[in-house]
Amino acid sequence: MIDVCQIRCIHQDSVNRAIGGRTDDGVLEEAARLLGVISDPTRLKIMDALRLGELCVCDLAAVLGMSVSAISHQLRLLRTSCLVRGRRDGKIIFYTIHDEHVEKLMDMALDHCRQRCGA
Amino acid sequence: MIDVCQIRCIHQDSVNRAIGGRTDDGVLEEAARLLGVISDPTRLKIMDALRLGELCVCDLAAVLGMSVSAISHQLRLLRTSCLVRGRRDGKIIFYTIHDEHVEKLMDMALDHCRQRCGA
DNA sequence: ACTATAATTGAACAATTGTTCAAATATAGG
DNA sequence: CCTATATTTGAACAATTGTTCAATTATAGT
Repeated sequence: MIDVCQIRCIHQDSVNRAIGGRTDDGVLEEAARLLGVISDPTRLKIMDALRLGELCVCDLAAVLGMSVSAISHQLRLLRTSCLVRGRRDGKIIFYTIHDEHVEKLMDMALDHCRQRCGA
Repeated sequence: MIDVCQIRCIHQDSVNRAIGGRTDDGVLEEAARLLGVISDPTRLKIMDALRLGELCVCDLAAVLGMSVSAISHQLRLLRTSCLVRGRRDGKIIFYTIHDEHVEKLMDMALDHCRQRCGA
């Protein structure tokens, strides 16, 4: 029994408007998943490191001071979410930010958290 | 003993460039925390519902079909991260998106996940 | 083929997260 | 003041997540 509160407290018209105009659940869930991928410090540091140019797994491990395995696990997530892309050159795979749209998304997030909160 | 790989595989200059140019750890961790807040389906749905106008906790519970308590818990996170703001009118508190910068950030995330992945 | 190296993968464990349920605030009206 | 209502809060539990360790795949050189 969900405690959706009694009819008297709901602003029915506002609720209807919100229900009518809401974004498809699937899209929102996919977006949440995507944001979840860049909401991890390690992955954000990886993306940040890649902004100045391509790096291999080993380089990233050196930059972040973490194990190659840990980095690789995170890279997989970033790859499958189209946030980074890799190009193979012999034994080595070089990673870069997937596209500038992604870079912009990162910038906006960094911007927001640099602004102080008024209320 | 961390398996930072042997010197031979590191591209030293690239690594130095990345280390020199990297964003402050604190900022990245704060950004990660912020992104974490909007990376949850429930919270994203709350934000989506608020785009068309202010709603109270009770309205949001009705729109999402969830308990008032669950919504309230999530609203707290959204409030303390300056993603939504509330104004009190008597017994009722009406919530809205904090500012248009936040709205833009959401749009970008939704955009990205609507684009298909090439590789 | 055989060896060495770059990178990925799987299982497991610790740590974090989201929801529920019950209880506590805060505001308004009689 | 006492009751009713809107919202918040705390504790607990289930589910998810990130790292480590060990083993595996992929590529290149000899």
